[in-house]
Amino acid sequence: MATFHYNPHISVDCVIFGFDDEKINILLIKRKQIDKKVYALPGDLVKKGEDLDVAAARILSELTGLSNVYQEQFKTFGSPDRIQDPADIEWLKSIREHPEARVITVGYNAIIKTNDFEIHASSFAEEVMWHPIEKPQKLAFDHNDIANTGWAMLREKIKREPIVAFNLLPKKFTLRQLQTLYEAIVGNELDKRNFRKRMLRNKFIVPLDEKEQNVSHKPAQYFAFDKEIYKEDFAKDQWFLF
Amino acid sequence: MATFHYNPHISVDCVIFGFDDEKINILLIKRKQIDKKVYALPGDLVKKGEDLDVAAARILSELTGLSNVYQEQFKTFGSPDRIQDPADIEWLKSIREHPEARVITVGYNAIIKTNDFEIHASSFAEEVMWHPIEKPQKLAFDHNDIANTGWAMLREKIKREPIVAFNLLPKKFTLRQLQTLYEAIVGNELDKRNFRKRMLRNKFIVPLDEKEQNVSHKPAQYFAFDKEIYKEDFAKDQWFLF
DNA sequence: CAAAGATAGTGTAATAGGTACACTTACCCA
DNA sequence: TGGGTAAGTGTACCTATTACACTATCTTTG
Repeated sequence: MATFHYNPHISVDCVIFGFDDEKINILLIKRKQIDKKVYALPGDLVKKGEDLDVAAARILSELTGLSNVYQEQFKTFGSPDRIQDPADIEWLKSIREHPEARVITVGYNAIIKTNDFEIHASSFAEEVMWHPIEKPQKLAFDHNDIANTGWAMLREKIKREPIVAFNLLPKKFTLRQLQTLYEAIVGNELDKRNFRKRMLRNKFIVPLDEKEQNVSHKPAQYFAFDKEIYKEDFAKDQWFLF
Repeated sequence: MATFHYNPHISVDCVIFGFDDEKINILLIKRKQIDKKVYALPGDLVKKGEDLDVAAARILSELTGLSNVYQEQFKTFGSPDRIQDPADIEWLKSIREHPEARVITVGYNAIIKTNDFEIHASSFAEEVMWHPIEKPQKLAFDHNDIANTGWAMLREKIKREPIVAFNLLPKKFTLRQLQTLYEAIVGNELDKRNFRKRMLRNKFIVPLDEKEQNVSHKPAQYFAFDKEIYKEDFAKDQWFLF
């Protein structure tokens, strides 16, 4: 692989979370590395003259097939000893022109619905998978640190901007779905009545004239998220959710 | 200046705020550039193999004489067209070995008491000054964007971690001083009685057996900030302040 | 030494939000 | 038609937020 048009010092790592209507997963790749199973975040060098945001989109797409994912930068990792594991060093030698170069990496994160996207391993990714965040998994380099920081900062962001959460639900959703999502994000259970009370105070959650069908219990009402009302309400305000 | 041991692609910019017991200022340098007055944030290239945090401390010290300032990274700026102004390009040619290189810059911020530190211009800084944040000032490169982002993110941080604010006050302080500080941070006036009520709920603000002396009005009581109590209270909690 | 000037310090009533908690309703299925 | 299942609902208590005006204590000055 010709790498001369890459900047050997700057990389991007993508910390992508996926909600599967039940729990939160993180997108990992398994490297093409003989005799070893090494899991890592999708990440690679930035090209010379390439915008960081553009690089994040390109790299995610090249390794995992995901495109049109709105990623946001959350932190840059610049410790000079980020790379220490012999397996990581060996691997860099196999794919990089300057494997010894000191690399700082810019972390990007995003959260999507897993069902809305298909993932395909390509480039140096042998596999791509959604891995549940509650199951620990050792990752290459300092990727555990990057992933944990990315998750913490995404949670902070969702607190400030709940619209991020609504993008993870279907257009019509029940309050149970919304609550399940919030419980997955905060990591603990919430009281149903209080949750409904708080949510229904928000005028941008609008009830529809439609109920669940063919469920073997009292059918739930559907609601929709109204972006316009949300924008007005959130012009300046802040919302505390948990 | 020999620059071969610098990484030509990675720089750090320092967005340092100073509280002078009245208002918030930002630390700027004036470049040594003939016939032009160009103001900028203190910033420079990172050395090869140098940790980013270490670089931020070194660069701040080299240009402004400030040391022992705890800076935190807040965002990385990586647009490939960060440098467009002819005056900036001319200046880079005068000091850099690779003036044309594409540089991404990592923004660091901090807030200190101006009185606790002395500033001295050195290296390529001709002057260093504290500039009131409410007075607009055009800066080099994309430094206005960096400075504004740095201030917004510092305010967010102070909301979450008020300890940052207490570091800006003397060990003994009056509630008026504390309120003045908060008003400088939020940018508007606060109600005295409500402010006192909220603050005094916090057990880590402890009253001292001491009053102001020689003031031509009712003397104010002194308070102190108790770090230990603060740490216990803030182990997990969140505090909303404004 | 008394009055003026200056800032510190205080309380209440009304409203909104947070928390804890248990039963009834509506649908499907056997 | 009765059982299983999740949806949907209300209240009481407590804490926080807001708006708002007067008295207390010190110094200075005439």
